[in-house]
Amino acid sequence: MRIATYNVNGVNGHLPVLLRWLRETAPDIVCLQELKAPQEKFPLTAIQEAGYQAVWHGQKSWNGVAILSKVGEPQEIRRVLPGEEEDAPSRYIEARVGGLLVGCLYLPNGNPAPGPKLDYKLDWFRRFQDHAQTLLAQEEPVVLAGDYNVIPTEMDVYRPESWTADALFLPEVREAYRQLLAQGWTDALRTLYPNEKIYTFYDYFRNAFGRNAGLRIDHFLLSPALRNRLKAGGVDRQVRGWEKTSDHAPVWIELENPA
DNA sequence: ATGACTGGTGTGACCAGA
Repeated sequence: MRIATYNVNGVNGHLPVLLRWLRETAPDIVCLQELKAPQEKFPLTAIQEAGYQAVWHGQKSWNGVAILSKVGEPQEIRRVLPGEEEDAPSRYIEARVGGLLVGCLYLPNGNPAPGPKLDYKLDWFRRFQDHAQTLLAQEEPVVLAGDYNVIPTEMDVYRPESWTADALFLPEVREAYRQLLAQGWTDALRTLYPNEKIYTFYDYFRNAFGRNAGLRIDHFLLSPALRNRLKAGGVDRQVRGWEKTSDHAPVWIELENPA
């Protein structure tokens, strides 16, 4: 089973790219972030025509997350983290699908830092850590996929010294990510490729993609039950080179079917 | 230290992203 995560940066603005990518790579389950569309403007018909069922949590202008599936209807479990109001920014959605519990997240960016946006990021991160701990205790196969807005290590950024004061790379943010992994989660891409530069984001400025000046900020975290089912993974880097594309590239993993 | 791009909103001298 192939699962992918993709920050589309506008599900309607970048719909042709999304549909082409779905057609060419045919993931079974897809987590989308930054829909940038209200609930009623989600392009459900086009998604269905591409062969997917979907649950989504939209919002006007910003944020927005969705889970798509071609292996059965996703059963929505929640659309905000515990402790958040139902009208909180749409940054999390969770569903049972394909024999997995899938959490799709869009963690706050946090810039400019320091300031209220960094505080909000760290608060959100704490709530997410608490929820992740709860999910682990349920001992079912869980995938937490999405845009974490965290550069975990120096290996994950083209020029670390340029990012030391940035909310994606601050020590307390990286520490929060380390704490999350220490609960027992596996960073799937880094586990498959311990020593390689892997980038999932290239900003639109200064020909970042052409210079391979990227960041690794989109991650797949796997619960212990899934660690031994991880077969392969990668970044669909070519998609970042298409016309009218997102600033993120899709990331995917391949899981062995359960015994 | 700043700005370069981009989408969405709305037609801003906008905001926000990473």
